[in-house]
Amino acid sequence: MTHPNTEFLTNKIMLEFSKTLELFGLTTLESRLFAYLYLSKEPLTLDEMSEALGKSKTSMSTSVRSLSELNLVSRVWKKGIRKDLYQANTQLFKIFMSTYIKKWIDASNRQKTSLEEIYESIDVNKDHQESKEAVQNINHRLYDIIEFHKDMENLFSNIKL
Amino acid sequence: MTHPNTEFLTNKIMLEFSKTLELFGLTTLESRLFAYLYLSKEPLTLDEMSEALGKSKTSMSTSVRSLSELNLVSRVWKKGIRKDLYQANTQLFKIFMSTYIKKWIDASNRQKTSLEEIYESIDVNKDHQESKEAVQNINHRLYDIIEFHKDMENLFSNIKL
DNA sequence: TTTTTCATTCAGTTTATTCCGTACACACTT
DNA sequence: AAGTGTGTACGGAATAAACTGAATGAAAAA
Repeated sequence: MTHPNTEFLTNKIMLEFSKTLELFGLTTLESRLFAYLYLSKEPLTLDEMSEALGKSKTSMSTSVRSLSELNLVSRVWKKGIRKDLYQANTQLFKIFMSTYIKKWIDASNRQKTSLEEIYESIDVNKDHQESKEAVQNINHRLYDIIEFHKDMENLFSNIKL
Repeated sequence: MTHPNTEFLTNKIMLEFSKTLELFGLTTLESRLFAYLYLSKEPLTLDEMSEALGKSKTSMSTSVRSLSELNLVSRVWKKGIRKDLYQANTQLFKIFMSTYIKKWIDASNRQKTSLEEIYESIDVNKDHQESKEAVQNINHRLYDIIEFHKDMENLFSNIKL
């Protein structure tokens, strides 16, 4: 990455690509870092990333950790080098989409469960006549919300990559 | 929404439902507001929302505007009432998913175009021998990134609701 | 026309997030 | 065991986002 032309290109691509990555819920820094790692031929050390992105080593450490928890980045060993080396995982599409879809399915499911618990707890007949109608209305809306969650869960579960 | 029991229920549901809505990119306040509107039987005025959510009227005004730009909320007229009235649109699944998917397709497409422009602008042979290899590497990665965007666009385009 | 009732704009304030540098902890070397 | 080269937790500073109240403007009522 020493030659000015490649550096210029890298920056340009990084700028665009990171916009996409932010759609997946990555922070600005995480996105730029991933993009940079992806474009780099060789695995990089924290210091190199820090230098390249002009951010502190601490930032790199936390960001690269987030990225590897998402399975977007892997640690790599090279004999003779003590520093940690990281590289971006390839198979962009598969990795990003599958973690993303998983996130949605999990969320839908968790939310649906909470809402169903509320639904079960409602006793329409418990109350005075005056509020009965209001409770029934809420009950009905809640039912629709739960259906909404089921539909979401279904939709995402049926996506095949 | 005067009875304590219905109010309690509404809050409980709002709390959960808004978590889901945030997944669609709504802010916390927008999410809570939409949830509240959705649960409400009647269309509501800015003052009522303000009172219910404990936030300023200004907040309500801006939030409800965002929501209606997303087609999630509609303005409603009732004769004799001067204040603006808003209600949540039903058909949760259709509206939320379709705007969401559209957002992704648009973004993929826009990004893909930018990246393709960069790709076209690269002349592998332009440079000295020493940087040629580096440029070729970037070129190759860029190609993969573009493919990634195509795949994304495809995936979302093929979702039928 | 004047007054009243709303919604919205704008400037300022508060709150939350991001980020950095110091300090600590761990591991390898000698 | 001591020393050196690493990564990470933590508190505070900088930055960005959310929120508010007073002022403005527009529309209806008197």
